[in-house]
Amino acid sequence: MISIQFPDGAVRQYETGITALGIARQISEGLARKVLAANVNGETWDATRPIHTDATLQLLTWNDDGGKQTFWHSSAHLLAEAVEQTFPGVKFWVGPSIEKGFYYDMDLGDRKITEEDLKNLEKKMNELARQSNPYLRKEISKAEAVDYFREKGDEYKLDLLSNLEDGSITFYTQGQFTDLCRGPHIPDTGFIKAIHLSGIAGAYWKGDEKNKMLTRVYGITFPQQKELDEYLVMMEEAKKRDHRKLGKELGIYTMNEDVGPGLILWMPNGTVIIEELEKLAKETETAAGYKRVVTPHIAKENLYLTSGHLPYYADSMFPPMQMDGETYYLKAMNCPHHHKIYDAEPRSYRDLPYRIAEYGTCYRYEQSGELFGLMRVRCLHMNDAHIYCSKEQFRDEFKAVNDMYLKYFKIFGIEKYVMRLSLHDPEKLGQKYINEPELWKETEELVRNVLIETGVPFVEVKGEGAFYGPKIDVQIWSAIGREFTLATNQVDFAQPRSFNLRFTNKSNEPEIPLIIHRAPLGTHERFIGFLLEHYAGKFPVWLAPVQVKVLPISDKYIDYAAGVEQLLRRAGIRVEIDDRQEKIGKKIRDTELMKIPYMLIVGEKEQQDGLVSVRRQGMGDVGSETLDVFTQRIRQEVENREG
RNA sequence: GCCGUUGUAGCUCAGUGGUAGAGCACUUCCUUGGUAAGGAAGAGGUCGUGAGUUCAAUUCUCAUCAACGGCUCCA
Repeated sequence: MISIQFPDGAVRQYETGITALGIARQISEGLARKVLAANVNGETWDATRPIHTDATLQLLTWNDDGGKQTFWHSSAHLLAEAVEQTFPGVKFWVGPSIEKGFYYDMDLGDRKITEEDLKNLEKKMNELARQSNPYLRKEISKAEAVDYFREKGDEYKLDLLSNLEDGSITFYTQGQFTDLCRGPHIPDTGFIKAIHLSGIAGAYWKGDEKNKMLTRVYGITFPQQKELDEYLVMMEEAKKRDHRKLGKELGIYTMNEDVGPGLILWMPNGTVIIEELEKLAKETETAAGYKRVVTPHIAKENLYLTSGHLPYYADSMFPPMQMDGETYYLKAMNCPHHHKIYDAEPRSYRDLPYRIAEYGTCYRYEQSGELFGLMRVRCLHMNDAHIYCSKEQFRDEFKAVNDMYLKYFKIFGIEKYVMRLSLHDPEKLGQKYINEPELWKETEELVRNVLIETGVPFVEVKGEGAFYGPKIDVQIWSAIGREFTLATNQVDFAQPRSFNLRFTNKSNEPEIPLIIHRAPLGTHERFIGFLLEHYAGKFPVWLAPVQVKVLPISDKYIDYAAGVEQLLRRAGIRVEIDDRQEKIGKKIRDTELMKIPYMLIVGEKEQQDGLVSVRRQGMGDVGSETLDVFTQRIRQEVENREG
C-alpha cells in the first residue's frame, strides 16, 4: 500500500502501482472522464502511469494549466501522426504546447503543406482522435532509441537524443505513431474532440537563422466543439480590434508604397491624438522639472562613433549620406544630440539633475520582415528624455521616473504590466555590450537595489541589456492579448565616459554623471497602436479625434446645428456637423461606427427650447440638456482626462 | 533577412487565356425623415510593377515591390 496526499491535505491509502486515473475512478466516473494528467510529487505525469511510492497527487483537468498543456502536447503528437500518414518520410523536430495551442516543426523535404492540406490533416486527425488510441509510455535505452531513429533516417531526433542521458529516455506511441518524448500525455486521443489547424510557417531549426528552415504547423484543440467555436469567435473579435484595421477605419494613419515601408503618414485624426499625447507629456514633464529641447534628424558620422551606435548598431541605421565631403547619418537615437546639449555649457553639481526632454524623431532600419503596422516602423517619434545626475541622486531620479510610469498607467487604465530588468551577458562583452565588466556589475546592482527599494514587481532577463547599460523594459498587454514593450528606462554609464561628460562636484572636482534614458510613453507609433487596441477605437473624450458630432434631424435645422457647432468649437471642443441629406437613423449609425463619443441631435424641439439631445457612443440616448450644461460637462471631462 | 500566403474600384471581396463584376463609400436627383442603413440614377479600375510564353495575359511562367502569418532580430 502507498499513501497519497491530495491538495486539500487529505491522505488516503491505495494499492501500490495504482494510477492517477485509477484513483480518479474511485472518486467518481465523471472525474475520471476529465482527468488529463496528474501532478505527482511536483512532476507532471501521465494519468495512466503507475505510482509505486508515497506521493502527493493533484489530478489535472482542462481547467488546470498543466492539463491544458498536456492536452495540447498530445494534440501535437496527433498532428504528427496525421502528417506522417499523409507525407511518408517526413522528419520531425519538436512539437510543444504553447500559450494557445501547439505546433510541430517538421522537415518535409521538397514537399510543401498547403492550406488545402491543413483541411485534410484536420480531417485525418479527427478520424485518429475518434479511434481513442491510448498514448503508451515506454522507457527505452539510448542505444535502442538511436537505432530506431537511425533506421527512420531522422537526424533531428538523433540530434535530440545526443543531448539525452541513457536511462532517462522514453518513447510514446499512439496508434501508428511513435515519438521520442518526455511526456506526459493524456490517456487517449478520444479526449480531443475539436481540432483547428491555424497556420503554416517557416521556423529555423533550433531557432538559429543560420540553420535550415523547417515547416511549422500551428494548431489548437479542445475537449468540446463548443469551446473551439467560442475560440474562433474570440479570434474574430480580436481581428476587429486590430490597430491596423481600426487605424484605417478611423482615419488615424495610412501607409503608402511610394513613401516606403514602415513609414507612417499620420492623418488628421491620428495627429489629434499625437498632439493630445504630447500635451500630456509636456505638462507632466514640466511639472517634474524637465526642460524641453529640439534637435536635428541627422548628424555626422563622428557623433555616432563617439556614442558607440555605429560600431554596435550600424546595421540598424539607415545607410549614410555624403555631403560636403562629410558622412551624415539619420539619427536612430536622440541621446547623442542631448549629450551635446549637456556638454554645451560647464555643469556644476548645482545644475544636477539636468533633465531634458524631446519628442524626438528617430529612424531605424528595421528588417523588412519585422515591420508590423504601427508597432514596428522605421520612423518613430519617441517620448524621450535624458536625466544627467550624480550617483547620489540616482535613486530618487529613478524612482521619480517610475512614478511617472505609474501615473500614466492610471490615466490610460493600464492594469497589467511587468517590468523586465535586462542585464548584460558577460560572454558577449565587447561584442554586444560595451567592454566594462566592473561598471556593468556595479550599475546592475544599483538598478536592482532601486527596484527592490521602490517595491516594483520585476523579472530579470540576462543578455537583453542595451549596449551601454542595463535597462528596464515595461511589458504591457493590449486588450487582444498582444504583448508590447511599451516603454523603456535605461541606465547609461558608457556614454557619459565616451562623451567625456563632467560636472564639478562639491569638492570642486570633475565628476562623471550617470544618465537615465527614459521613454514612459514609448513612441507615438507603438503607443497609439496600443491605445487603438486597448480602447477598441473608442477613445476617451480627451483623446477622441472628433469629440462631438452635431446631427440635425433635417435640412431645416442645419442653421441651428451650425450655431451649436460654432459655440462648441469656440469652447475648444473638436466638433463636426453632419449636414448630409440622410435620415437621422443613418447619421446616428455612421457616427456610432466612427466611434465618436458624443452625438448631439437637434430638431424642432431642441431649436425651440435651445437644447441639444445627447447621445453617448455605445450608450444610446441619454436625454436633453441645454448647450451650456453640455459644454461645461464635456469640458470638464476633457480637462480631467476621464475615461 | 528567411519560410509561406496574398495583391482586382476609396473599403470588403467575387471572377475569367479573348482588354472586368457585387455590396458599402462617393456624385447628382427625389425624399425633409426624431435616436444604428429611405429610394433612383451616375461616376469610378491599363486587375501591385517589370519581363517572358501566346494570335491574344488581369488570368500561365519568372523576377521585383508591398502587405499578411510565422521564424530570426528589436540600442
